[in-house]
Amino acid sequence: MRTDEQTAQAKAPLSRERIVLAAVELADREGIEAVTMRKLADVLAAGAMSLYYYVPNKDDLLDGMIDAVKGEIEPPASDGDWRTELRKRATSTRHALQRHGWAVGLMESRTQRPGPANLKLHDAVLGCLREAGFSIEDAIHAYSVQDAYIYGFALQEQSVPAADEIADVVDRQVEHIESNPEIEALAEAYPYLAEVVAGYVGPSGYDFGKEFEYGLDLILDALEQRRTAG
Amino acid sequence: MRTDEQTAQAKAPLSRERIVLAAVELADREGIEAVTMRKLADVLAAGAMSLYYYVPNKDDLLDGMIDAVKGEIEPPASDGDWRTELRKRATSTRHALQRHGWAVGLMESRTQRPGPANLKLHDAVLGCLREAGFSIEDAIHAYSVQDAYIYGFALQEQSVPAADEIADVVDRQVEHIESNPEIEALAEAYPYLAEVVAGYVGPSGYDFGKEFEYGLDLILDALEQRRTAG
DNA sequence: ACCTGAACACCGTTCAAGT
DNA sequence: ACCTGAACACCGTTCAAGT
Repeated sequence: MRTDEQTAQAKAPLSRERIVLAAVELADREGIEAVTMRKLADVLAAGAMSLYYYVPNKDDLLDGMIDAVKGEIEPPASDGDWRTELRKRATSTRHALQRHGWAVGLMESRTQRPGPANLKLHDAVLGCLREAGFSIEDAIHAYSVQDAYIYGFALQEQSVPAADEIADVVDRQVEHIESNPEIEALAEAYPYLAEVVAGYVGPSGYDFGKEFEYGLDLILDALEQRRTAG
Repeated sequence: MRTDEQTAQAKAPLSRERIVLAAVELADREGIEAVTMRKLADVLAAGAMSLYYYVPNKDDLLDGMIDAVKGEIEPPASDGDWRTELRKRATSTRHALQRHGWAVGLMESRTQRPGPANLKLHDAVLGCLREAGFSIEDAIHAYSVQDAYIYGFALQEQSVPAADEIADVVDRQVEHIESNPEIEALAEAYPYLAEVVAGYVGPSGYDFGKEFEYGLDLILDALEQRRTAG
C-alpha cells in the first residue's frame, strides 16, 4: 500500500457524478454561493478548468445537483395505502430539502430540464395516485396541491429565521414588553401581528414540523374526501 | 423648457426608492441576473459607484426589491367575508409573483428581514382571520397552509416551462406517438407519467390558473370546515 | 482521451478623492 | 452632502496547448 492511498478519493478520476456530488457537499457545507467552478475544482484536487471536460457549464452542474437532491426522496409505493405512502413521501421531501437548504432557491431560477431521478419520482407519485383510484385529471390536481404545499413550506422554512432564533428574538422583546417602546410601536402599527408574536410564538416557540403536518393532513384529508365522493 | 427636460427622469436625484424601483424594472425586463450594480447605475444614468451612497450593499437592495413586490399585493379587508377576502389576496399574490418572476427565487436565498409592506400584509391577513373567528393558533395554521401553497405554486409555475411550451413539446411528441421510439421508451420507463403526458396535458394544454384555483379552494374549504367545527 | 494555465470580460465592494 | 474612478479580489468561460 502506497502512502498516497489516503488521498485516493481526491485523486480518483474525475467524472460528472463525482463532480456533482462534490458540489452538493460543498453547497451543504458552505452555502450555494460558495459553489464556484474554481473552488469546486480545488475540493476535487483538480486543475481549475478540468471540470469543463465533464460538465458543459455551470448551469448544467446546477441541474445535476437538483436531480441529486430529488434522488434522495423516497418514492411512494403503488400498492400500499395511498395516504400513508404520500405522507411519507412528503416528509421525505421536506427532509431532503432541509438537508440541502440551497435546493429550493435553485429550482426557481432554472426552468427545469427534469433529470432521471425527478422523472422516476414523478412516475411513482402519479402511479400511487392512479392505483388509488384517482382519475388522470384528479391525480394531476392532487399532485399539484401537494407539491405546491411541500415546496412552498420548504421555502418558508428556509427564508424565515430558524425557529429558535425567532423564539430568542421574541423572548427578549416580550421580557420588557411594558418598557420597550419598540414593541408598543409594533402593537400600534400592526396589532394582529403583535398579538401573534407576543401571545403565541414567543414563549412556546414555533415547531415547523408540527406546522408542516397540520397543513399536510388538511390537504390529504380534503383529497380523500373528494376521492370517495367523486 | 430646456431640451434636457426629456432626460429629467434619468437625471432626477437618486434615492433608495428610485434605485429599488429601477432594479425591479430591470429584473422584470432582463431577468434577475441582469441586475448588477454597474448596469443598474447605467440605467439610472449615474456613475457606477454612486448607488452605494443610498444602498449599503447589493443584499440590501434585493431586500428592498422583495418588499416592493409585497407592496403590490392587495391586503385583505377585515370586515368582509374572510373566504372571499383571502381568495382575492391569494390571486393578487400570484399575479404579483407572475409579474416579477424573479421574486420567488430571491426569497429563498435570503433569510428575510421583512420590510414595511410585508409587515403590513402579514397584519392584514392575520386580522382577517382573527375577525373571522379563528383562534390565534388556528389563524397561524391557516396562514401557514395558504402561504406555503401560494408561494409553492408560484415556484412551480416559474420552474416548469410555460404552459404553451409544454403543449407544444407534447403535441409534437404525440403526433408521431406510434413512430417515435423516444416516447415508447418513456412509456416503458415511466408508464404513469407517459399516460399523463400523452393523455391529458397534451391536446388540451395546461391551465395554471384553473389549477391554482383548484388547490386554493380545496384548502379554503377545508379551513372553513374546521372553523365551523372547532 | 484527459487535463491544464493564461487570458477575457465580467462581478461586488473599498477607498481616497472630487464638487 | 452627494457623487465618482481606480483598484482589488473575485467570477464563468474560451482556447490553444500540454500529456
